[in-house]
Amino acid sequence: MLDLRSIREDPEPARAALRRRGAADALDELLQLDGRRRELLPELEEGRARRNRVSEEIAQLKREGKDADQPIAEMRELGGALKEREAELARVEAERDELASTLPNLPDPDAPDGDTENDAVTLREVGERPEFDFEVRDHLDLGTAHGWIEMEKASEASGSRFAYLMGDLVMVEMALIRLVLDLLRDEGMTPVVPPVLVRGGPLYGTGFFPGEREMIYEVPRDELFLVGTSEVSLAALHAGEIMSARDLPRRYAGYSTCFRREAGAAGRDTRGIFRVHQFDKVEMFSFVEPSQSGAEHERLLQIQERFLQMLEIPYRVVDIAAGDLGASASRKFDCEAWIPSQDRYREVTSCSNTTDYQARRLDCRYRPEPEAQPVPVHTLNGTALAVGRTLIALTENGQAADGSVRLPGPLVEAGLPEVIGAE
RNA sequence: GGAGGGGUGGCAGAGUGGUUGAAUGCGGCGGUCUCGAAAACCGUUUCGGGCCAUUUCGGUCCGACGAGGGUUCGAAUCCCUCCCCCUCCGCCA
Repeated sequence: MLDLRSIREDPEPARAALRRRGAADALDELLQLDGRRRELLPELEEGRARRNRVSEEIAQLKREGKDADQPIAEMRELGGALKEREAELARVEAERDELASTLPNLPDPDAPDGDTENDAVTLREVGERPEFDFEVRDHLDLGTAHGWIEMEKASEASGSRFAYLMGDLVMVEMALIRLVLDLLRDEGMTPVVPPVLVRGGPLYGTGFFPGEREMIYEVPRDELFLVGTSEVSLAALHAGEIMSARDLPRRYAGYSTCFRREAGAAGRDTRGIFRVHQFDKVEMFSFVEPSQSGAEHERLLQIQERFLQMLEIPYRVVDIAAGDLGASASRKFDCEAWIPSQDRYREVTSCSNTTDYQARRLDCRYRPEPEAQPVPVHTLNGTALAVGRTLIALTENGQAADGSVRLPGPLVEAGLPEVIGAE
């Protein structure tokens, strides 16, 4: 949700920003509806004020035991007229809110121009890509050979894009989660296992509804939805609250399974566990004061990079183009891991500054000073560990000619063998 | 799943159709008193929206007593639907 009041006063900056995302037309329509509402509202309020006055007169007359038939008759008429006006106002407001809910956040001026993935700007490449003097095998090859990944039975049981993760890879997953939660707790984040079934409210609040409803699994009988990321339930943790300045920043690390329908991705990444309907993830989420969100964004990105470096995964950082941002992000950085079998970098983490966009929709505010008016906070989210894709990066980058996989030091220190999948 | 009770301001807790946006208490903030503090006393203390004013303080009106509808001249108060919480029973990782 955008700040309609400031846009009303000076629409040009917002219009220019939305133009970069191709959403400027909707803004003008929105301003028109807003204008219509502001015409209707004073008339209605005047009527209500009169109703309140006459109502009091009637009460007075009744108390004095006098006859009140005349003002009551007047009120009967007024009541009908008010009801019509109220209905009209409600229609306009519903239309306005519906349209407003579809507008994306304003992109940060520093976000690169462009509309697609290909317009992202590479900020840096980090780590050494491995050299292999043998035929590289992909994660599914390796995983099937060692009994780590079982997809055929999974598709019989659940359909395409599901997998059984088994054996050593499960132990690696557990160690990764423990490792990353330790790291995040040291960074002042509260570990959370959140609900994965939520109502529509949090999905609306985080900007997944109405725009990305196709991506979400529904449980219609109970009017619940399976979250695609714990960002949704973490954001809801402070929905509807007014916090004080000393409550901020609030930082969380949510560990949960994530569910995505992957509608519209038919035919893409169909091999292995790169793009599946269900995966586990640790997600960072911060509530901060508006002036701090830029710094917090850097901070989350830095944590992501540190973890990838710990795991010795070669990666690059890209700055996502304005037209390719999700609805709620004003700026987004992705970390892409080197995937040897594909001979390219692929997304393993993502980190967004959603500024006040989600906070408005969630009604999450704070008081800058003890007695000050509440204002929306800023929220940010970032992947700390996407288990599936990290396992892909680890197995493929760590592979040897015999199909065994060398694990990075921190996992070994966490109790895993140096090499898995050896004869 | 069955039976019952309840949702009012930061908290506690009055209020069952007409100056009740809301008594009272606690907490918070400001002040008086004090060398200082405590106590006492005085004052103040919800959120949203519109209009007016604007350098600043502000003024005024409307809405909100879980949410949405209804009855009524008038609803925190009556009716309906939904949501949430609590107690007991059943089931259960």
